[in-house]
Amino acid sequence: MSAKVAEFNNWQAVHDEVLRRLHSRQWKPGELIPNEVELAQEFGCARPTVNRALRALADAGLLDRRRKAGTRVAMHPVRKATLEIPIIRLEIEGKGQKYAYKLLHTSQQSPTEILCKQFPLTNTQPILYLNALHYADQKPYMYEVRWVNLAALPQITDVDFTKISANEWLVMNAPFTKGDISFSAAPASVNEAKELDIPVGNAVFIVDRTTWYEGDVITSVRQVFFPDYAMNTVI
Amino acid sequence: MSAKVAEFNNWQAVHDEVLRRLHSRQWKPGELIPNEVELAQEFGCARPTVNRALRALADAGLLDRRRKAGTRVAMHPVRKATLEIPIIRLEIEGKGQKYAYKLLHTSQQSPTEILCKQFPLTNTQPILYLNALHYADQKPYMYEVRWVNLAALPQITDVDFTKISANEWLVMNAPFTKGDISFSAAPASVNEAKELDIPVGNAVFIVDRTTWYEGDVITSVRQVFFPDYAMNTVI
DNA sequence: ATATTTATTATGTATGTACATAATATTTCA
DNA sequence: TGAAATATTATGTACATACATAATAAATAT
Repeated sequence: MSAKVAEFNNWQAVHDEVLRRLHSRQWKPGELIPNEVELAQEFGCARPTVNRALRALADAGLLDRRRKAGTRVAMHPVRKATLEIPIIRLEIEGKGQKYAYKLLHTSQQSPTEILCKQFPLTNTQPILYLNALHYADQKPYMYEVRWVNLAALPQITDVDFTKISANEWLVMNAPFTKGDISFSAAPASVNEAKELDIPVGNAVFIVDRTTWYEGDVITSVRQVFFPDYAMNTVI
Repeated sequence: MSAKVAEFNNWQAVHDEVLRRLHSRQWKPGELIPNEVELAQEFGCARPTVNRALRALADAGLLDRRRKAGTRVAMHPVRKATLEIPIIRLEIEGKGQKYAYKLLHTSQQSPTEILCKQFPLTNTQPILYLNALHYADQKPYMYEVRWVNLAALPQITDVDFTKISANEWLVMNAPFTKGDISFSAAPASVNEAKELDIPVGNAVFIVDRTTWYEGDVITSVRQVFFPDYAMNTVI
């Protein structure tokens, strides 16, 4: 068995060698690379082994693959970052800080005309509104304004949200199939400033997130963070 | 062939059924699920087919798997979002706006003591500083302050950054193995406000990003966006 | 009773063969 | 010449069998 055959006799080794060729520009963006049969012969392994390596690179956004059309180097490689919907209590405690939570407001009301236009809601079905504050070491950390679609989660009316945040309950109990997220900056409104105990107009980091289960909207939340917050991730 | 056997005779069908059981809480967070042999018997397919389905769910963050230990439902499912380092020109043109770019400043200097402490740089090797403005429809869109490690990318000194942005050149020419990203909000500083033509102290969205190739730092950039910017993604 | 060694278990992966199928190329027909 | 039909190609996936190996359980030795 030659050194070369031994060298690439597993999908990770094939994966790494292809990646090296991508990074060194041996294969350039947009370029068609050798097909699986050719690569299997070159690497001395089976075609499904090459398939497994190339699929992983395609999943990572570095290759584009289509049946018959072949495998091309991606023009603009995209990368996936891990983004989780954090349980805010664990995020705060993970920073070594003491967590506290206050439910500010809750009510059931018909959704507004605007919401009915934006989401698959009907104004005959009430939705649950919840506003809350999360504290870290007795300082405001994040203020959230949320509504929940009761048609999608009728059992949520049984939950005591003075004891657990909607954020935590939903992460633990409400699976979702899709989440739309938007990150932005804004000056704190009069109300946001009051709740976070900061001057009106201070720059705040905002996360708007809507989660869906199949075609049903589950919940939509606007989270306004205290001014020193930064969200970190890795790609 | 029974309906059941036909029903789950491919990895996607197995994947979807397992996902249904996770979402319906038939299998609860932390719980051990049946092993691959058992599931293969139940679904009437081969063990590698079940393996493929469960691996995909583990990659998605919904299951935790270890040899011998088995497969458990993840306690806190994380989800991956696609985050790309955008070519700003394409992002602006994608919004139907006209792109323009101005290189404000470039120089080669030794890195500061602070940078040498934070990154694997030496103060005998100069780094390339580049500040630039990106415009959309003749309005400032994003102001960026960047440095590039010349030890990692010596060929960059040949590039004319009055004609192409560092952002675009680096995405096209500098592969990376890791990127650290931070999103935050801040009041625009005097300099940032001047370059973006906004009042000092206005809330701006900030992206800080450092990319690495193996152990070498490649570039670090702070991007300050015009106040109406929002970054959207899907999980 | 505890530490060490050995056995077992469950996941990880490779293979060759085979079939499926999306996409492209070529051929045929009008 | 262009449309439709057919052929071809390259990726997608299933399988049975086999082997690899990390992790846990059980057995053995002290």
